[in-house]
Order: sequence, then C-alpha cells, then structure tokens
Amino acid sequence: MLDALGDPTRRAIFEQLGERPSAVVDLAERLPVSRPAVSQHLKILKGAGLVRDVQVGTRRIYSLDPAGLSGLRDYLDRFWGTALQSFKKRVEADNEKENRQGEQHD
Amino acid sequence: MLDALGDPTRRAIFEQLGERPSAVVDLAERLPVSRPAVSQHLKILKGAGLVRDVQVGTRRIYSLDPAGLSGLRDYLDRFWGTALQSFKKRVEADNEKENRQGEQHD
DNA sequence: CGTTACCGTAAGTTATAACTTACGGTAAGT
DNA sequence: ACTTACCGTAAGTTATAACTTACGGTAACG
Repeated sequence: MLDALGDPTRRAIFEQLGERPSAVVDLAERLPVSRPAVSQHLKILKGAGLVRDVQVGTRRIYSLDPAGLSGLRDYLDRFWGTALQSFKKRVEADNEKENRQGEQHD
Repeated sequence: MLDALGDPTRRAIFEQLGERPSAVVDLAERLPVSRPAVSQHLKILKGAGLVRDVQVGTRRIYSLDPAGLSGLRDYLDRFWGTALQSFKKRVEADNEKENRQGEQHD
C-alpha cells in the first residue's frame, strides 16, 4: 500500500477519488499525464486494495475502497503502537539505570 | 513522507528503528544492502522528518522522530476525514434522489 | 602520532518504473 | 451495421532512483 502511495501521480489520483468517484477520462483530464498512464496507476492502486471500480455503460467508475483505507490505517496504528511501546520501555530502562547509578548527580 | 516510505528498504530501516534506535552499521548489518546505501536512505528519511540522529562518539545513532510520526498520522486522518465526509454526502444525495423518484420500485 | 572504527558524499552503473504511442475490444447511439 | 466513446494492455523509450565502489573526514584508542 505504501508502495502504491509512493508515487505522486498515484497520490493525486487517490486524493481526487477522495473527493468524488470518477471515470478514467475525468481523472486524466485533471492530470498532466495520458489516459493509459492513469489506467496503469489505477491497476496498481486496485492491486493494493485502495480502489474499487464499477462498470457503468462504456465508462468505468473508480472510487476509494473503504476496506483498503481501514487496512492501511490499522497497519499504521499498529506500527505507532509498537514503536511508542518500545520507546517507552527504553525510557523506563534508562531511568532505572540512572537511579541505580544515581541520586548523587547534583 | 509517503514518498520516503514508498521504498521497501526504507520501510525496513524505518521499522527497525521502530524497535530500537540504531547506528548505521547495525542497520546495514541486517539489510541486504551496503552501508552507504543505508546512509543515503537515512538522509531521505531525515529530510522527510521521519527520523532524527544523535552523534555519540564515532557512531551516529538514528531514531524515529515522534513529530514526523504525528505529522504523518495527522495528514492521513485529515484525508480519511474529508474522504469519508464526501462519501457520506454522496450517499445522502443518492438516497434523496431515490426517495424523490421512488417509493414505487418493487 | 599512527591506527582503527564509523560515517557521509561523489561518481558512475544498473535496474526499475513511469510514460507515450499504437492497437484491439466492448457498450451505447444513429 | 456503422460510428463514437471509453477503456485496458502491449511494446518500447526515457527518466529516475537505488546501489556499489572509492574517497576523505572526525572521534576514540594504543
């Protein structure tokens, strides 16, 4: 997922879909790249589970995939959690060390 | 920031720093790339505000930057917010349309 | 003061992925 | 049936960025 959001064009597409679902043509119109390029980026975003699509007539409407969004959020939250936890542990360990060596500095 | 986390090697470094602060040598030891490569990635991560470093003796200890973490989280939360909001609006609009046209389908 | 350990940067190479043009295929409209 | 609109994919090019080797520079250590 982070890989998919690593490209600026893909982020632009992603944010555009955050405002409203759109067809490939509409997305390409607002971007400095060709329509096939947008199609390829959408394929990657879809592969990452960040985007869904529905066929309506001759057009293909893309929109954000809520499941993908929450999945990404969960991953980040989990990482935040473990990072902060180990950080806290480290601080506590340091404090203990200081206390054992300590009380007499100052 | 998402650009910085777009590279897998950089994510590996990032996660490793999530467990414990480390010197460049220690990071490189656990990775399939050379030490200079790790240095370059760290430079990018630092530029993105995701990582801090402290010089201790001849070693340079890198650790996660809490400010950068919360910044990234804020950005994502904000995006979640606007995306879900416009999604909600869209659903409501669709419901209204159905109601106006409706009651008689089925 | 010489040696060792650790690091950042420069230069150059290589691999990757972003992009364009070209093509074929399906759905709607006349 | 022909045309038009929209789309995905293939092939090929180009730009980018990831990586290695080589170098120079600072801090500890004998």
